[in-house]
Amino acid sequence: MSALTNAIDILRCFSTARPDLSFADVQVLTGKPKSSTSRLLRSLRDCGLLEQDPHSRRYRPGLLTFELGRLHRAHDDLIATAERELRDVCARTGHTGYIAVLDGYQQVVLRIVPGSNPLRVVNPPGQRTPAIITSNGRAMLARLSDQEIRARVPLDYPKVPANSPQNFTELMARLNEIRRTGISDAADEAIEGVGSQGFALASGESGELIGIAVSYSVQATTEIERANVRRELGSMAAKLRRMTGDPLGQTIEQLAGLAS
Amino acid sequence: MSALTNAIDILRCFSTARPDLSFADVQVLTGKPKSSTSRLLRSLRDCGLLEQDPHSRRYRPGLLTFELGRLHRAHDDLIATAERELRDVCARTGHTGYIAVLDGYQQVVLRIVPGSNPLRVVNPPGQRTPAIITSNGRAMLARLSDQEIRARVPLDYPKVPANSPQNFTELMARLNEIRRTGISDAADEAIEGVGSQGFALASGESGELIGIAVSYSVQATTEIERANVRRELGSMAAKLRRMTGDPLGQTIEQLAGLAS
DNA sequence: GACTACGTTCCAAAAAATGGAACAAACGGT
DNA sequence: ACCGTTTGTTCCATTTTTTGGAACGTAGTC
Repeated sequence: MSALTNAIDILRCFSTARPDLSFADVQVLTGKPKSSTSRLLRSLRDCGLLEQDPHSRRYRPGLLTFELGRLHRAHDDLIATAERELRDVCARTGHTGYIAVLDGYQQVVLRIVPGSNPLRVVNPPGQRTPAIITSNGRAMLARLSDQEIRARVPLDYPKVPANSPQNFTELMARLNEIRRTGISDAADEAIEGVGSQGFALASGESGELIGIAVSYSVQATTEIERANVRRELGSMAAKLRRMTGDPLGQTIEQLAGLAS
Repeated sequence: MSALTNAIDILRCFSTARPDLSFADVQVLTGKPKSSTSRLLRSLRDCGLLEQDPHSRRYRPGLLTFELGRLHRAHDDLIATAERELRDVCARTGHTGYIAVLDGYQQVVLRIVPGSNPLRVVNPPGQRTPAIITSNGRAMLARLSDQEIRARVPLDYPKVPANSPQNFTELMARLNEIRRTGISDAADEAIEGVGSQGFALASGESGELIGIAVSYSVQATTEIERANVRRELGSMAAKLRRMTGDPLGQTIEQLAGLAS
């Protein structure tokens, strides 16, 4: 196990739920001996990846992570294009929009477009969620080959909310449905009372894959309103697919050849 | 030299000016042998700190940097971040700090950080002052476009203290000086016997603009002491600008046009 | 088909990480 | 003030990576 891996393991202990950690927290979460934890934390602090509160002595992500994070926007074209369209849809429908990418079998929120409705923002950028329990997560999975999906979903199928696919067979049934219609939906899954609809968008050039979704309160929307969201998403998807050269027929692996 | 240091050295090669790099770029910038560069880049890519464009094979900061960056407290909010830094500077220099925002051609005090020196707080939060007669007021104005400045300053140029710019031409001369140096100063203007130095800080994300200043008694400080304040402000400005992603080159209108 | 820019893999030497144990410092209860 | 506990740091012999020169691939080009 390389020094880098250990460093990353520590960095991965931080999350929106746990934005700062004590020495002991890190030791428990990584399961490493005290001496190793001590040395690693000092290295990370010295190089700017972590900072330490002088008073509480707790660690949190450092200035360097912030600076590097800002650079990730660089590969923006696809995302910026999608975000512009999503803003229009959110303005018209009043709902909240999300753009996310797939990482393993989780999705990570990249952008959020707050809606005008009282439904509060609950998934800040950087938030991770299992892709199998969200609409755009499943939409992205649906764009992978069956083989690739099988490789990403843990062998020990995770425990999921009642409305989500309960096993691999149910998951594949829903993904096939998405492949057929092009649009994915979810209700009462990741968050109680929240529904969403989404689709996946691939870039013909780079092979990047992103998920775009609109979420709303299930109670506060009518069937008619949700049908309207579906229409909006459908035409946004069509427009974006033309703009980005999305080769709908192909799986992402065929496109990229090298996906990580 | 640890593995971590090498990794950081590579990550530091990326910047807004160079958001993606080829293998050769990295090799030149780090001055490392090809073999080391090759192995390091692969490690960084495998652990998510870098991504590689499948087509161009160029590297760019990866999803992990994005996630970690979101956890840095600079995202809390601009004013809280600035206030934390300002407290440090006030503690070291003993002078009083102010944070203000621009409203029309006036500035409004938002926060005060009392110093330890006998000079008493004179501008309580909420206090309005014409921006053209304070150091951070002028610093904020200097970040606007010339056109925007003209629109904010009343056509009938107000009556101001003797040390303040007496007309629009003098004002622009001082603003251009601030644009050049990044730091603004004032003495015997809004308040007799009180001097201050300040700068403006913009958020790259939200386009917000705030002014940060330190004020002191002109009689009770030496030239050396004031030079020290200037140094303190300079390094605080540099640090905050990195933390907030302040795009110094752009005017605020350019920013806001993109953001909102 | 040779030439070249661009990368990757190999391997023995060199450097760094590891983790158990001793050590140190801060805290809490009595 | 005393003792036990929690929390971290430092030491050091052993193990594991890392290192970088050189050999080895792989396109693209003339």
